[in-house]
Amino acid sequence: MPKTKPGYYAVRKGRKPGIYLTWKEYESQVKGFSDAKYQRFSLKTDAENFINDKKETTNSFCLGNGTKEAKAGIGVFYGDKDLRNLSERLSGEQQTNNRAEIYAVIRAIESCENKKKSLEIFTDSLHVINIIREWIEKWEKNGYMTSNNKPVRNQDLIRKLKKLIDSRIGSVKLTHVHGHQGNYGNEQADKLSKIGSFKDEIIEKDEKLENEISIRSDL
Amino acid sequence: MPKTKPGYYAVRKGRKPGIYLTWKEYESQVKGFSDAKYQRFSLKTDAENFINDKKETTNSFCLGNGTKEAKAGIGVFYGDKDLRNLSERLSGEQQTNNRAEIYAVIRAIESCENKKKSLEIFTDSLHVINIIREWIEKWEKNGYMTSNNKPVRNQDLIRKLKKLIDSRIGSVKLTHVHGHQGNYGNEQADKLSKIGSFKDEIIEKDEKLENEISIRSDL
RNA sequence: CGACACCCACUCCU
DNA sequence: AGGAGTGGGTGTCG
Repeated sequence: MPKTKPGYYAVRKGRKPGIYLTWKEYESQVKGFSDAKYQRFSLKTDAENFINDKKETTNSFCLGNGTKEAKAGIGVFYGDKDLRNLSERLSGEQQTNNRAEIYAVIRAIESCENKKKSLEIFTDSLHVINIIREWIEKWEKNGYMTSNNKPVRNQDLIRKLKKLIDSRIGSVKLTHVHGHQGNYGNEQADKLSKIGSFKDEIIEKDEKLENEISIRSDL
Repeated sequence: MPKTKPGYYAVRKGRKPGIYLTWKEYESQVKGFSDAKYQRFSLKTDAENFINDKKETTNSFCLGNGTKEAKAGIGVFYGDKDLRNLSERLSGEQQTNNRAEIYAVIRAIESCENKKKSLEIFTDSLHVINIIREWIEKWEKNGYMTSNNKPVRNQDLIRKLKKLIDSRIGSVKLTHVHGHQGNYGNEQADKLSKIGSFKDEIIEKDEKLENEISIRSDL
């Protein structure tokens, strides 16, 4: 509840600039951390701030570089003061920008439980858009091989994304927005993704269990 | 002579990053443009900067893609502050990477007028190296046919290159270097080739004349 | 099928 | 000033 500096809310100490939100931004956008280590202040959750079912737009971003110690996170932004906004850490060994971009879209879709609703998801990753709009069709036929005759990367996430889209009754439209062009949703989702990258890894229980004991397979 | 921005020299306006050299690089490597349209500033040519006859190493590169509007250029790099460095536009209709790679080696050899001198030319094109080291021998016998029984492409340049090598007294050694592995000469020649690709096409008078009126044939 | 190169696009970073 | 993550394509030969 208290602010560290007037107008600023530090998510975690000892970080570079750019990973801070103003208190107002934080209050309005972050859904609340479940991990105690990073939840330095709890989020005021006014019931009246919950906005249900308006036209849904989402956006995704990731932080993390091409190095060994990369930490990727994803952000999903519905709108200011919208409690559906997400901010999560990417799981798994491979922490890359593209994995995060794909995963962000997955979480965006999952975050809308009403399968009849049509979604429009904004992303700055033409990579993700091309996967869905063009490449995946060929890959489903040729066993996920690139034109270079190498296995497509991040197949696990791509297949999951495909299933997710197919499982919906409403349409899922992906729209490209340019990064760093002053797009508001894009910028906000970027902040959320940075917060997400600080959180500890989320272990995907289903996958783990499926690998260790092939018992569970509830979709 | 004047710099557009401190530390930078714009070869041509309205281009993406990557086709700019720092002023220092430009000053030390480019031999000077002959085409007025691109010669925005003249090069200071200190006589004392001329380095004559040290062990000669060269390198070639090209810019241009596999499309209709491709523009290929070649670069030959002897060393920093070496006025023998070249930066030229590829001539002719077919602007392809491989034509440029071959032509770059041709210009590299031509640029050394002392025929007794042994040359070592570095190129990242295994294609060119294979042509000279392996394939050309067979082609001279079978009339330049590929194993697919189709005419070898870029025969004009390949034959010219062969003649050039044979005409020399000193040896011509081709050595492969991997691109994008931090090889200095390779990177510098790459920059030169990009500059070259902006220049207007050089019409090869000899070839034109030989095609239109079969009169001239002075080698 | 293999090899080398050339490019195009978007993003992520340092 | 630099690199990595990812896909699509062509130029050329064996």
